[in-house]
Amino acid sequence: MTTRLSDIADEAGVSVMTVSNVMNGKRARVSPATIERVLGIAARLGYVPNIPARSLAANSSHIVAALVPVGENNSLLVSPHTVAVVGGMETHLRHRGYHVLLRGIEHEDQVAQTVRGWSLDGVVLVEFTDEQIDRLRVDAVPLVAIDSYSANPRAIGVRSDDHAGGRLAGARLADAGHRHVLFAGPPYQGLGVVGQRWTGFREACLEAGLDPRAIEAEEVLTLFEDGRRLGLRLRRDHPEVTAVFATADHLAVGIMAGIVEAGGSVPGDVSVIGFDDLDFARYTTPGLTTVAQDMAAKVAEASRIILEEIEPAEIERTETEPGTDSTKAPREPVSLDVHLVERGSVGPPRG
Amino acid sequence: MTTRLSDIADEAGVSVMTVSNVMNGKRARVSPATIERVLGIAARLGYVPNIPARSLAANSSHIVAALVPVGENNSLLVSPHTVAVVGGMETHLRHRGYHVLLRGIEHEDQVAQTVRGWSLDGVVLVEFTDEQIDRLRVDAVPLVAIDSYSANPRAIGVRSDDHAGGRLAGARLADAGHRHVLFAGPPYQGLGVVGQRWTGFREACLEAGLDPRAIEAEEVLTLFEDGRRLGLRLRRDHPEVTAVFATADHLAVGIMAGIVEAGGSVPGDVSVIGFDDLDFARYTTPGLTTVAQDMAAKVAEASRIILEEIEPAEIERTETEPGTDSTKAPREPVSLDVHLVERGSVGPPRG
DNA sequence: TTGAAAGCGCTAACAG
DNA sequence: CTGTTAGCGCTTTCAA
Repeated sequence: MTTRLSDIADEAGVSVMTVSNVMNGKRARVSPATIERVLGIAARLGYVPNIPARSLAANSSHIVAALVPVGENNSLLVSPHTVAVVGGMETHLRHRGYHVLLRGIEHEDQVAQTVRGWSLDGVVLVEFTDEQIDRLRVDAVPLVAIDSYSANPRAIGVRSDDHAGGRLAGARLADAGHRHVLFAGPPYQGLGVVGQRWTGFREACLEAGLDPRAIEAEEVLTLFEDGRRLGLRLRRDHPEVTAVFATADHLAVGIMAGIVEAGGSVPGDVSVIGFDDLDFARYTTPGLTTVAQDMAAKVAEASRIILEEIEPAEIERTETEPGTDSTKAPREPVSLDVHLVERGSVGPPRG
Repeated sequence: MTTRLSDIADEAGVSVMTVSNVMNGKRARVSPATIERVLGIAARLGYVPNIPARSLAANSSHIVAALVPVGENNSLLVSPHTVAVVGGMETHLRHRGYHVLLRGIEHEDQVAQTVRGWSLDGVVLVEFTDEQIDRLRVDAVPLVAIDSYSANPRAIGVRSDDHAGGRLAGARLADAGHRHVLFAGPPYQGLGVVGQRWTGFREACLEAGLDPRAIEAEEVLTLFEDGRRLGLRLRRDHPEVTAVFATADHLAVGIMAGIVEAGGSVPGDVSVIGFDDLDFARYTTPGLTTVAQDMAAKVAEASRIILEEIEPAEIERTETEPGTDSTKAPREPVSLDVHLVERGSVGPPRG
């Protein structure tokens, strides 16, 4: 029914190994004539390699898993962010002969278990917290962590330059003349994504001469509704504030909606600046001024790194210095540029 | 290093098969005492099953693939739609012990190849056209096609009731008093998703007494920019039209933006109604009135069907009538309810 | 440049 | 309830 290597081998009058070598592009080991003949027969018979068999024998699967922690309801967060990462990974990896397994992680141990059970060739961690990544103990497989600032040397971080993004936001608001501002973002520990944005924001505000006490912060989740509620109570809880920096566009748009709903106007009464530059940032009125991060570049970079770690460039290694330390230095994390997109939600302070 | 069934078997003093049976929940075949012992040892040794080995031996992988056609640039479309489907599948299937492989399809033959090569247990087709699905020849594995109206009996369609959705939109506009309307959607053939919406829309308009010549249609792609351009030239190209039904929220929001940019107002000059109810539909001003489809329900249904086809309910089959035709009837496609979400982009006609 | 042997870790099918 | 036998289809290793 289904064609195997041995069927091709029989018909070509060669051994299974020769066919295997041809199929895997190890053609240096096979004569051109044989290659041609084998390839012809394979095509005619409609040969499709059996992936599990290959994975079992080779102890390597050509699979890279996209691992995402599951929330309380045990379901994957399908944020626009995750989406872009997983979809982009599939594209990049497919072109190099790799496949993407999408898997929700319920318990941290499942990361290592998945690696072993599937003979994974690589792992990309999406939406893991730095604390979770710190705790991971996974060897023998390249690990890329999106948006991570974890110190775990085994997990290569790929993220936007969140600190610079925070600075951009702070500088923009200060430039516009604001002297009393609010940072709105999710609770965080340490200097992860949110911490980076906060310190960058604060730094830029201080440099612009704002009073430290006039740089407030609110912990809120990053959904539209969370923002809306903050917007509604903004005047009451933060009467002095004339501008808000929200760490996510969803949040920012919610804040704008809440402000308007409460009878205020954006940017007339309060300016709002977001982070991400999601598609809908241009659909609102006014359009959302926001710090844009390049998701496509982030995924491309993550994919590039994973592939490079899996298949280290076959460099013509000229005699390495004898005695050279052969343990390769751990790869540096990558921070991608961000930029400000001006749309209209930031204006001069009221009054 | 890594624990195998035989390690556990050795330590427990039983055969590998017994351990295998325990691990696979076929516990009816094993004594409680043995089960307990085996499970204890497995836990202590940190046993993790080898998925490729299992797939190879059993000729079944516990993998369901989410297959998505790739566009011209060879990259996956990561529409909010695809996202919801793939993320939701992962959640539902994980809870039943299945895994999700995400794969872009460059050529139709790859569908069958992927099924064979991976020993897939099931396939969910996302964003395939009905024509593509018609042509597929894949046996021996359950196939669910999201948003398909294809006649291919092997592909079980799961979609929203697009015809009813079109009717809702048409009736809403007619109710509001509109007598000259425009349908905006992508080019389509036959009675696929867009065709259903169009016929439903037209039907409702006609029933409400609109002149057939006053029900216009425009073929446009469904991105924001496409909509914006249509909005900009709406007054010139369709001077009589007072209301637009767009087959996608992105498109609808773009149309609103274009209208406003051209100096008009929504719904003052032109009413707009969308389809999908994506998150940003509430972020615009005015909010977008739209036909909501329940993506979560769609995915849940698709997952339920796939699982049911893979593991037909172990029904206590009481003696089936002798002579009964044993070929089970092909499963009926599923159409899910839609409803109208009123937000403010539809009002009475101008003048 | 090619091939033979051995086995990856697991399960189906039966026998006891 | 438990064990034995035989592979699944491929690659690794080593020999020719």
